[in-house]
Amino acid sequence: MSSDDEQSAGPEAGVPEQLALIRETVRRAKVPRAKPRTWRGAALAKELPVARVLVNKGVLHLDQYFDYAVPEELDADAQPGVRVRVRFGAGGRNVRDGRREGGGLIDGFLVERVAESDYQGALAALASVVSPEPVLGPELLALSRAVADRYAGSLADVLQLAVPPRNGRAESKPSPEPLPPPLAPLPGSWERYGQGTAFLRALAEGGAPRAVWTALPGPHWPQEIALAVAATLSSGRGALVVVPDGRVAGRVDAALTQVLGAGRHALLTADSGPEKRYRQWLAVRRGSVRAVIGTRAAMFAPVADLGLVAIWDDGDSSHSDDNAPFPHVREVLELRAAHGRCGFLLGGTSCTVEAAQLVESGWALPLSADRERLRSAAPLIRTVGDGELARDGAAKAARLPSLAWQTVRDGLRGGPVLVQVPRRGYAPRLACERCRTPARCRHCAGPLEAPDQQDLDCSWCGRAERAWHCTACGSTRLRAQIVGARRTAEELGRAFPAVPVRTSGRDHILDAVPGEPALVISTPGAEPIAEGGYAAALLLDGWAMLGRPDLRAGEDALRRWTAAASLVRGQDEGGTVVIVAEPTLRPVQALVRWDPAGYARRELAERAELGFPPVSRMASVTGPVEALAGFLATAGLPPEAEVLGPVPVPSAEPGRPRRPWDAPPGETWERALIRVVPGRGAALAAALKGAQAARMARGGGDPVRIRIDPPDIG
DNA sequence: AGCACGCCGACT
DNA sequence: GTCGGCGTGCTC
Repeated sequence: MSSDDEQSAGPEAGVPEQLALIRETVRRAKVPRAKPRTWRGAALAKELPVARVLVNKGVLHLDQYFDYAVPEELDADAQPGVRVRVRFGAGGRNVRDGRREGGGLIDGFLVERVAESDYQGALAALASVVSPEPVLGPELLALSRAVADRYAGSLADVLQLAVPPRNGRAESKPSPEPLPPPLAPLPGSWERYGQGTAFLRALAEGGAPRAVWTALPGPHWPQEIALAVAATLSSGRGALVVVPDGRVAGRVDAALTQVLGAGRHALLTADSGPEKRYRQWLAVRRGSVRAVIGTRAAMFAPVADLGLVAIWDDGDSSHSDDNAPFPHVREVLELRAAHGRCGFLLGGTSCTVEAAQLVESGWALPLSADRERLRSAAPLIRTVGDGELARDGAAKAARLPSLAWQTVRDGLRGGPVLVQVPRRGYAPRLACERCRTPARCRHCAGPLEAPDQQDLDCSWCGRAERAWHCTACGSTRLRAQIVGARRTAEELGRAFPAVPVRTSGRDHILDAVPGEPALVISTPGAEPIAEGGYAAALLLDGWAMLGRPDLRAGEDALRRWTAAASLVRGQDEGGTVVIVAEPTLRPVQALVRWDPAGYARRELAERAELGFPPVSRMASVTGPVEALAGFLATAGLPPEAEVLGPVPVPSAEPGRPRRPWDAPPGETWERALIRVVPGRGAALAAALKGAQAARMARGGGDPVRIRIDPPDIG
């Protein structure tokens, strides 16, 4: 067949080192590189006949490009950024008879067209161009690369998250004509914040302000986000807003439509379906639309000339992607803001430790209202210790302390009353009913659980406990499990028979309720908006929210409480919130003072003292015992890296949903935590990535799982 | 990851 | 002599 095949300078099996040496020498000597030859000697593109392709083969050894020859007939379509199909695989090396095409067809992205290839062998030709749509532009590629580096993951993995799957029908439709930039908006309710007007003006003037925004309670924040977007658009730049879920996205979408009119922004959420979603994404990529509101995956939206990235409620766990390499929206948007002149807005009714750190380090400025403004916008918060029981018969039936009971009764005279109840199964630990000491296994001190609400089992060692008694006070009674929203609804409904009861929870989430008196029972995060605001709210079972064995338990509880309390009228209008939780606890006090930023600052100081994230950067490495040991021994970690453990990790617990970092059932895995000081995170990620790559290339043993910023250390 | 190439021992 | 074990290394 082709003489090219016989003259192939391809790798000779058996002398790889020599070959590598030769290649090195050749390169250094600047010997003119071989012009591309294909296996069949097909006609090639006249200009830039080499395509650098990122092969989409998941966890391949290394992130590297492979060169392919561009056949003449694909020349026009094979532009940088398009999806291509190529032959890839060892079979392709069987060149002797020239008959084997070898390798299977796999997908890839054409990254770049160049004149010559570094590769010494004969190039295979691109098999086809999937579509001429250039979906992977240079900016998105650079961002994906940065994210892969930040999370010690592969570029291919990140691209899977960043570029939506192709849909032919969506691609064939033209995107609408872009509208001209709008005029700069008036500051509106941003005037309520000290630096609010200045922030908006900076965006409108093409600046790149960075702010951590503690939003006032009440219904104005979607509009405030929309105004920030409008200000950015008015400067001729694009804007991107990421929120935790579709419901919130819908609210901001509505506000954007109100502020910008139709056609200037795209809504990018999972629940719009693949075709519509891809159409929206294409409209953004093609520059038809310059503003994006969306959920997690929208963090990669290819908005051109970004002037603002914004995240709402960064403490919500859905901002953390659950696919490798598990990037977090806040971190990705930070990376985006760091490139070019791009503003950054992180907002919420509460404050995460990470957000506090952005302020503490001076990277972002705080954007908040003064105490006076806050006092009138926020409801009055009252606490009642959860041991305090009602005297009133009806209150007792509903298991409510009397203050809570009165608040509900009074509130119902003036409007709807919200009752926040943790989800059933949310309480991770059983505790003594009298003294709240956690119930632990007498053999291994693991937490006890009551899977069928009858018998007690240890969730670590599985042993049954038949005769539990509290080791602290001797009581034999355990705290009842969290009562689900449904049962709470039934009981409250009986206690207030004249009032309608609505529930909102996981399977059935209400978006809004009217302003008439009603009891609205909701799990955290599912609270409907009330027209005119709730007259009162009751936050139940605070002990359960705080009892989780998690570094974030306090921060998370406070976040859920402020979110619910923000839906209640300000105390000017008589809005009241009663929280049933120990008033001496710090998160409870932070709620009473409405000072989430102060709480986060204090947490941050404590984390700094203890060397916990985010003040240090942590990575977890998980895998079978020998694999993990081997990995750690050869990883070449930065000298100051501190390895904690390894300790055994429980395999996936039956019944609980399996998380990506759980060991497969029946296998014994271990986990090591690796900690470095701030500023060495990139070096740590690079070392881990390098070690993993070396491991894969050697094909040695089981792979280990690497996770930067593991969410479950506790 | 696949998959071929290659260098060793037991079979028609 | 040849078939096939899996150990090594490459895939443009």
